[in-house]
Amino acid sequence: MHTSQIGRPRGFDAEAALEKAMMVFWAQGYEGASLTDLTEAMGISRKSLYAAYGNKEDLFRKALQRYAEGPGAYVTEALQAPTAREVAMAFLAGSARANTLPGLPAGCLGVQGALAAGETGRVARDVLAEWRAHGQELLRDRFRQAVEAGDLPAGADPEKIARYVMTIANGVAVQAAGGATCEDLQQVADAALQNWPPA
Amino acid sequence: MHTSQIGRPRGFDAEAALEKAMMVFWAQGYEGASLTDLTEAMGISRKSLYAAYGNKEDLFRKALQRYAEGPGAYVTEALQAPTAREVAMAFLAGSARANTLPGLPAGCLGVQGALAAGETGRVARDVLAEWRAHGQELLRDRFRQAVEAGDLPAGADPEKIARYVMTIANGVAVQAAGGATCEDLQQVADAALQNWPPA
DNA sequence: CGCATTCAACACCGATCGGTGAAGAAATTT
DNA sequence: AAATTTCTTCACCGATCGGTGTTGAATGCG
Repeated sequence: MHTSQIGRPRGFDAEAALEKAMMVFWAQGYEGASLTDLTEAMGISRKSLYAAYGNKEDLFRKALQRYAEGPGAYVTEALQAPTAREVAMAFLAGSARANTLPGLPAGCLGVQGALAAGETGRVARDVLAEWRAHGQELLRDRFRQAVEAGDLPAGADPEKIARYVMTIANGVAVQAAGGATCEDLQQVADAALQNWPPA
Repeated sequence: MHTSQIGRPRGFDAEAALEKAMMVFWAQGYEGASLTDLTEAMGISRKSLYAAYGNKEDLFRKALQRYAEGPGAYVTEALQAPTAREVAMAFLAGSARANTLPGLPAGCLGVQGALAAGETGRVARDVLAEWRAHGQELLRDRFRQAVEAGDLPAGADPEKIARYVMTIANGVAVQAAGGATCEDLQQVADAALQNWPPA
């Protein structure tokens, strides 16, 4: 990668095109998104796509990264809340909101992008599973820290609490894909955190 | 359809073959399961498949029905528990178990079969969404009945409670697809039902 | 200018997709 | 046994899959 550009610069906004690709993967899943679907949505040719992003798997990885920094940014934001309970509340509220954003696909790219897949989608499926596991580890580490700070009872199990909260978020994603509203899902989030920490 | 058979009878067990097809759809999703994958697992030819089950969509519908009567039978069983709380407990315990059955694909066919899909998988996706919605309606009706029987408080919202319980089950399915164990998920179920009914 | 690089567009690649047509064997009827 | 029907096997269909090679114009650099 050179700092000084040589040759004709690309004639499209790489970030904007990636955003379009993200939405196609989000709505149709990795295997359900064909190169034709992608290039038409991104407004570029196949050649430009491969030159700018690599192959389909690479594009999917970059789209997921973009998702994490965009609609999925509520995760890192929630982790910075002052107390463990506020972390959980912000995480689930953000989940309810991000999974039902108007004008964007319903649900979560990290869940419906490739939960089950054939041979061609196996890499994408594993990438997403690892991504979800990573998010759960971030929650667990945050709850560990809360135990040490006395914010959670000494006997609390951070891994178990993280799994509990993440399971709700996963369920919220499936519900959103089925048409549940943000209010519906916020009610679920409230109910799930009614007793805290979960036994 | 005639009662008396005419001509050569089929040379394979249609129920056993359907079970195999169910497992392929379960593990690979609708779009990820090719006809070659299906026929190889079922041990029959393409021609036999089309003669016996129709097309791929029809086969998927029959596989889902088979799933509901087999690994998914815990749903109807749970609905028969004597109290609303026992219904919810049996439903989530069954979910934890059915999503982690040894020797079978992890997760739930109704969730990972086609959460997001391209054009070719749109029908399958809608079939599954309707299937999940139907299960949620069964829960809602059971909880309505519990309110009338005084088993749930008069102010309880059956629809909200059903959505809460189903959201946990959906999350359990995603967690199972990511490798969570039955014990992990049973802990989540216990925590989710710690306060009942959910506020 | 001239070199280098990327642009857009399009045909094309082998492979695979879901789905069928043809042909002969096999089993049940009368 | 003859007739009928469905079986199985295999090749094949057009379409689409992800990915590439080519071409000629456009735009940056030195």
